[in-house]
Amino acid sequence: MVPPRASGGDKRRMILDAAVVAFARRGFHACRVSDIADEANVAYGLVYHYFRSKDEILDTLFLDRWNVLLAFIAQTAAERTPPRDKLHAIAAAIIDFYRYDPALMKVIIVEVMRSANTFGLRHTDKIAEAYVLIGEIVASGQATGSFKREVSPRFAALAFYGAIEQVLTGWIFGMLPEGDEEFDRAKSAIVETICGGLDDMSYRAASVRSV
Amino acid sequence: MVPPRASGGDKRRMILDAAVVAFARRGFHACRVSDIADEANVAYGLVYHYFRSKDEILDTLFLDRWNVLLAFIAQTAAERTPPRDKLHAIAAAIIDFYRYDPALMKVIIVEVMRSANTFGLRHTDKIAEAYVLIGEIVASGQATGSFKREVSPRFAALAFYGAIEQVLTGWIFGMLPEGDEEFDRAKSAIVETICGGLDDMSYRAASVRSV
Amino acid sequence: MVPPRASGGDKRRMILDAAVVAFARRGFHACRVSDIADEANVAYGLVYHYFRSKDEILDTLFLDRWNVLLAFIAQTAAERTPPRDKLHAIAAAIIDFYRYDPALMKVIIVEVMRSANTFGLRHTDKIAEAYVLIGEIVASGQATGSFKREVSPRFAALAFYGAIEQVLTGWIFGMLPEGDEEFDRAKSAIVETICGGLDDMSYRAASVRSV
Amino acid sequence: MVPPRASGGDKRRMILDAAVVAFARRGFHACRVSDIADEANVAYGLVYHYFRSKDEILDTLFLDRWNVLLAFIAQTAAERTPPRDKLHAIAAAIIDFYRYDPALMKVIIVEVMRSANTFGLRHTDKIAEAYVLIGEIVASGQATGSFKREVSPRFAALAFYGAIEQVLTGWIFGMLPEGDEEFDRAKSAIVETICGGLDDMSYRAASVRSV
DNA sequence: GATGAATGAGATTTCATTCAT
DNA sequence: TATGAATGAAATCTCATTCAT
Repeated sequence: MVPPRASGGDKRRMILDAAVVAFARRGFHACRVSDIADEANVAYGLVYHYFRSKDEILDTLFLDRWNVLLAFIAQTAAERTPPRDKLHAIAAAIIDFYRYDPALMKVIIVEVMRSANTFGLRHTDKIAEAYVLIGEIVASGQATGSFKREVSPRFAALAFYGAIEQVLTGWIFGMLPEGDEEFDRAKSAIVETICGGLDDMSYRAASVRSV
Repeated sequence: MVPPRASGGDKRRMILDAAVVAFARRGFHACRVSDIADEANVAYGLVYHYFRSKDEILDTLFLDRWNVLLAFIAQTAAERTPPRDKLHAIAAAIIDFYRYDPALMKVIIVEVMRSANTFGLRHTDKIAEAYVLIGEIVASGQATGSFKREVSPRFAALAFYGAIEQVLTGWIFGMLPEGDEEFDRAKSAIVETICGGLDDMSYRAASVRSV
Repeated sequence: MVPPRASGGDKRRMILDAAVVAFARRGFHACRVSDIADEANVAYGLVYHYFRSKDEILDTLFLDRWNVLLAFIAQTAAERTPPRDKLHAIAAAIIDFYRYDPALMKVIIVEVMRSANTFGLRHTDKIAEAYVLIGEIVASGQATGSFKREVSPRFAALAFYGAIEQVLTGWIFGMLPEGDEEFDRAKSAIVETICGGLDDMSYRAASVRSV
Repeated sequence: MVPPRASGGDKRRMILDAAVVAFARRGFHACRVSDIADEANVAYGLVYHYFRSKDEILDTLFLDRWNVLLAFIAQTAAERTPPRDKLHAIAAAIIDFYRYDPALMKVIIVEVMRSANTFGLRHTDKIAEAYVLIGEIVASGQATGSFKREVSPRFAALAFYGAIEQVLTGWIFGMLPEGDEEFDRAKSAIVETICGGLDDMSYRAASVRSV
C-alpha cells in the first residue's frame, strides 16, 4: 500500500517525492518551487514541465493518496465483518499510512485536510466521500443492532475521523510519543473510545442489571 | 462569555474586530493588512501603531479567546460534578463560542488550531493546556470509577477534542447543517459518542449479565 | 501645450516622466519596471503604489497626451477657417508635439499607435476619434467646395494621418533628418502633398484650360 | 505572386506557414514556439532544426516577401510608363499582397514594419530600399514635369507609403470595411489623393486661369 | 494618536533554447 | 531528420513593514 520512492529516471516521480520532503520540512507556503527542484536534483523549469503550478503538485500528492485510501475504505465497507472490525481496519490503514510514509501523511493532513481554507475547499467533496463511507458502516451497524441509534451515522463518522486526525496531528507535531507500539495501541484505543465509550461498562452494566 | 463588538472610539478594538471579519472572509494569508484597515475604517498605519505585525493580531485574537476557554475548562474541572457532565459543559462552551461568534471561532479553528505548521506551532503549548485539563477530568473519572481505564486520559482527551473540532469544521465549511437545534444536539451527541460509545448497551449489558 | 517635467516632490509625475525616458530608450517590452523606478530614483514598490501595472503606465502616458491632441483637433475643426488651414494646424500640432517632447511622442507612436496588436487594440476607439474629426474637416471642405468629392473623407483622413505618422517614424528612427527647419517644412509638405497632390498644377491647369 | 501553402512533406515550409497563422492570431510576442510547432503538426525541436531562433522565423517571413515586393517595385520603376501609373501599380501590388495573403501581410505590417523598435530596426535598410525606389519614381516624375517640385521625392515617398500602410492597418484591425471592391477603390483613392490632392481642381484651375 | 506614502525583498511562472536519443 | 524532455534566466507583481509628517 506504500509506493516506492523513485531512485532516478522517472523525473516526474522524483519531483513528486521531493515535493513531499520539501513540503513536510518547510510547509507548503514557505516552500519555494526551487526548494522542490533542488531536492529533486532537477532544473527549475522541469517542475513546470510536469505540473502546471505548485498547487497542482499538492493536489496530485493528495489525490493519488486519498484515492487509495477511499478505495480501501470502500472495499472494507463492503466486506462481511462486524462494523467494529471495519472501523478498526480503517483506523489501522490510516495510521499505517502514517507509519510507512509519515512525511506524505503529514503533508496531506497539515496542508490539505487541516488547511481547508486554502486547499481543502477544493477537495471538500473528495474528503466528504470518506465520511459518507464511514457513515454507511455505522448505519449498517445500527441496522444490524450492533450499534445503538442515538447518534446519527454522519455525526459518528465525523467523531471517528476527527479522533484519528487529532491523534495523527499529535504525532506530527510531537505532542504524542511515536513508535510501532504507540501506533498499534492507538488503533485499538480509537476504536475502543468511539465504539466502547469512556464509560465504565461494569458500572453501567451493574446499573442496568439493577433495573 | 461573548465580548461586545466595538462601536467606535476604541480603535484597537475596532481593528481586532475588523481582523476577525477580514480573516474569516479571505483567510489569514489572503487577507492583507490593508483589508483589515479598510474593514475597520482606520488608517493603514494605525494597525501598526497597535500591533507589531499581522501575526500579532492573529495571536491576540487567539490568545484572548483561548484563555477564556482555558479558564472555563479549569473552573469546570475543579467543580464537584460527574466527569461526564464536565465534558458536556466543555463541549457546550466550545460550541456556544461558535454559536455566538462564528467568525472568530472560524478564524481560531481554521487559521490557528488547524494551521499547526504556520501558527499553531507557536501556540502548541497553549493548545496542549486544554488537552491536559481535559485529560485530568478523564483521569479523575477513571479514579472514581465512572470511566474505565483501558484508554489513556491523554488519548481520550485528544479523541474528545478531535471530535468537537471536526464537527465545528463541518459547520464552518458547510458540510454539516447549522442551527440552534443542531448545536444542542451536537453537544449531547459528542459526549454520548465519546462516553457512551457507539456499541449498543443493552446488547452489551446483556452479555455482561450473562457472564 | 507641453507639460513641465517634474523636478521632485510629485512622485507620481516623476514616475511618469521616468517611464517616458525608459520606454523611449529600451522600448516598452525590454524596459523593466525596475528601470523606471531607477530612472525616477524611487523605490520599486512605489511604481505599483501609483499604477496597477506596467501597462497602466503606458496607457496613462498615451491617454493624457492623446486627449490633449483630440481637444486641439476638435477645437481646430470647430473654427471658421479654410479646411486646408485646419489640416495644416493639426499637422503642425502633432509635429510640434514631437518637437517639444520627442521621447513621449516616440513612445506614443512606437509603443501604442504602431503596436496595435499589443496596446493599440485597447485604444482603437480613442485613436479612431482623431480619424473621425479629421474626416469631418475633409467632409465639410467637400461640402463648401474647397475639396473635391472623389475621395471619401474617411479615406482622406487615413491618408493624411498615415503620412504624418510615417514622417514622424522617419524622424524617430533616424531615416529622415531632424531639425526645426525640417519640422516646419514637413508641416507644409504634408499638407501640400495631401491637399495639393503631387501632380503639377500648371500642367493640369493647362489641360483643364484647354478643355 | 502568392506562394502556395505547403500541404505536407516540406517541413520547413510547413513551419513557416504555421508561423504566419500563429503570429497573425496571437501576435509575435504572445506566440510561443510551441504554438508554431503545434500549428505545423511538427515536433517542438524541429523548429530549431530549421531555424536558429523565433526571430529568424519572422525575419525569413518578412524578407522572403519583402524581396518579392522590392523586385516588383524596381521592375515597375524601370518601365516606361507615366509615374502616376507606376505608383498605382505599386499600391495595387501591396494591396493585392494583402488581399491574397492577409495573414502574412498582417504579420509583416504589424510585427515588422510597425514594430520598428523590436524588429524593424533590424530591417530598416531593407524597408528604406522601398522608399528610395518610390522616391526615384517621384523624382523622375518631377524631372519629366508630370510632378511638381515643391515636395521632396523622399518626403513624397514617405507620404505615399504611409497612406498605404495606414489603410492596410485599417483593414487589419477592422477599422475599415474589407472586400474586393474596397481593395480596388483604395488603390485608386490612394493614388488620387497623393497625386491629385484633395483640392478641387476646377476651383484651382479657375483661379489659375484668372491669373 | 493618526495618516498613507515609501520601501524592497521575494516567489511564481513563462518560454526560448539546448541536448540526448 | 525528428522528438520532446530538460534547462535556467528573467521579470512582474504583492504586500508586510517602516517612516516622515
